[in-house]
Amino acid sequence: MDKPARASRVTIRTVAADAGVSVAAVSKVLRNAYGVSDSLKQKVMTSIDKLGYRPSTAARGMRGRTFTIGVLLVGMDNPFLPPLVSSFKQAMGKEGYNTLIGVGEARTHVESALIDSMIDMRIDGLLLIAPRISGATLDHYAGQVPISVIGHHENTAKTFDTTNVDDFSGGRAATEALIKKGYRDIAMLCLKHSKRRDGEVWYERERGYHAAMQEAGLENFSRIVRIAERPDEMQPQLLTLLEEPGRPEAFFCWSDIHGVPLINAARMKGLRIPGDLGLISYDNTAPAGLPLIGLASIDQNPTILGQCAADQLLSRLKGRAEASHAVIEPELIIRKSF
Amino acid sequence: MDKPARASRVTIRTVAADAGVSVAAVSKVLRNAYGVSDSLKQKVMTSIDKLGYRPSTAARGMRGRTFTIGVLLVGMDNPFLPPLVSSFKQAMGKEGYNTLIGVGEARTHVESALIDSMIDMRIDGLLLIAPRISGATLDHYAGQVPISVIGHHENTAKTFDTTNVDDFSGGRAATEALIKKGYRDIAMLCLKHSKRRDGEVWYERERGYHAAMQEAGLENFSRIVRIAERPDEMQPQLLTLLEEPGRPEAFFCWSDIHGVPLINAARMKGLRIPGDLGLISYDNTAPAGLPLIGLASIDQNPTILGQCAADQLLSRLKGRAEASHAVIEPELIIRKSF
DNA sequence: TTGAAAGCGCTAACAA
DNA sequence: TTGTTAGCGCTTTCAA
Repeated sequence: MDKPARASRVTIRTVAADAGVSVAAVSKVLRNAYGVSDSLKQKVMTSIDKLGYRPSTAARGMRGRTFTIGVLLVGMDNPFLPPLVSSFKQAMGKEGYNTLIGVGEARTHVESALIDSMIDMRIDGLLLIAPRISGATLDHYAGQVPISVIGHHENTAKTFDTTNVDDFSGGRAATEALIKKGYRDIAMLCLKHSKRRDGEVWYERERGYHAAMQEAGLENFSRIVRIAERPDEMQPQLLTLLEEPGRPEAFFCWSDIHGVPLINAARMKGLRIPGDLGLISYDNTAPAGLPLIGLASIDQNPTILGQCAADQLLSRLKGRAEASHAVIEPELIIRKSF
Repeated sequence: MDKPARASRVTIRTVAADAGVSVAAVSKVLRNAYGVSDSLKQKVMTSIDKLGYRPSTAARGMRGRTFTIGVLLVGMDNPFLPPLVSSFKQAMGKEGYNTLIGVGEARTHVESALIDSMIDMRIDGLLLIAPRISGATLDHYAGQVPISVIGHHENTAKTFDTTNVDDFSGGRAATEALIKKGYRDIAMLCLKHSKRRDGEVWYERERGYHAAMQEAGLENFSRIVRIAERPDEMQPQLLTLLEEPGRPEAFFCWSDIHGVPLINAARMKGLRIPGDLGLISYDNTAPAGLPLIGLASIDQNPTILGQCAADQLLSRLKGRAEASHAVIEPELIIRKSF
């Protein structure tokens, strides 16, 4: 008169009882473990279906895998992210992993708290996209869970994997394309940064820009203009920039985040693009591709990025120990903005 | 020689030992439970800080709260979502709740699987944004976890809460604004739907459109054009639409998802907007606000939506049992597209 | 006010 | 091949 009292939740025990086997047997079937007869498997499967049983991730997390992967985003605003996350999700889903997303608000301590919290719920792996936290901190987390990082060049890391676009090459290609068109006074538009440089994607792009300028003997024209990222701060800065007397003939923008508002502001001021101003940007997000915008941009191939990161995580989960660092070639999508 | 062997993980036991108290005492301090002396609390807090202890969410999930809330999105692509999720996150964060996001890929069974999986990890509450699953299914889930739904009008639901923009009013306001400008032959652009209608936001907007047309004696002009949502299918359909002989003088678009590509396509065809064509859309996302686009659009006030939903969930978690259905007024953002 | 102890639902030795 | 059982780290009665 005590056992059948709480018929409420279907647990592994309910299934075992229904199938007339032990809980261990059910657990084994669940995990596809070695050494289960087909008949046992059949019985258990039937009961599972009949009872609508689903293992508790929380309980699983206490002993084994949760079959859940966490993804940490800087923010949700960047239209570059959706296709990346989508391809990652799909690849992980094929192998039976769920994907849960946390948003770091571009603040270091929010990011860390989120990673902690994901580890606390015993996720099996972690994908970090453009994290703000440093390599040393990443090492710390990598000791607790397999990690793959996108958007932070750290190809000497030993404890975690990275997938990146060759941003040096991307920055150079964009700049070279502008030079080839005849522009000489080419500036780069980049974000205002607080401290770190090494490994940042924008820093690699800066290096690529400088390299191209130097190779063309244009180092005297080299300059980087730094613009805020918050829309309300960015707008007036862009306008000031366009009104300056010594305005450059062309801009290479580190991201569509700045590139799209810039081409907008410039056209609204009556500048012909190309003609009065040449523009190439980075990320090739949807707005850049809108016909009315028509902004040439470096494509990072987000689908491949997501796929690669998923492969890295999956092979880590299968036991790989040595680090893997994948690099993908970017591609300039030509549009009539330069 | 067995106890101190695994010094690896800091658990509640480690803390208890360090503070010289029982595990129960630590647990009580953790949960701010009733009946703990200040001195005990102090000791425990000191040890927690010293050891850098964090409770395991997985273990917590087996008995009590996980202090984690799940958010289910249809997809990540809609730029309408980021501000909404951000304000929700912030409101929940203030009360000590973590927010984890799942993406449903706009497919019913993916959505259900995701909800199941979130429930399996014992999240404390669930925010569903524009879910594809039906009210009956929602009732089922609402029995297991507090649920708040945004973007699905279901104001008679008893088991879960809803927060919505008054989409009928929004659809009517947009249509009325077009009528007031002198347009008479006004069509509505909506998405292709598979089956369900009731409760869908677009259906409410359709009703608002029809109401405004009828009130103005224009019901003979009323018609709804249905366009696919996938970019590659959408584009040719929009072009065909604009080339039709009997093309309407103006469109009310159910969403910027269609509105932004439409104003692009129209301008690229050489149509003056306004002049040859009037356009009002819905969601007021970033692209609509770009000067080069300049698309008038109904603002849903995503920040307030997120805040409201958070309040609902929080009060549910504090014990509220009867359903709450919040409605927010939309606002037409006027731009020179009509 | 504090602590001992019984689980929560699962996994993984180990035994049968 | 199958089952028994000892935990995983926490919460929560119930006693002290």
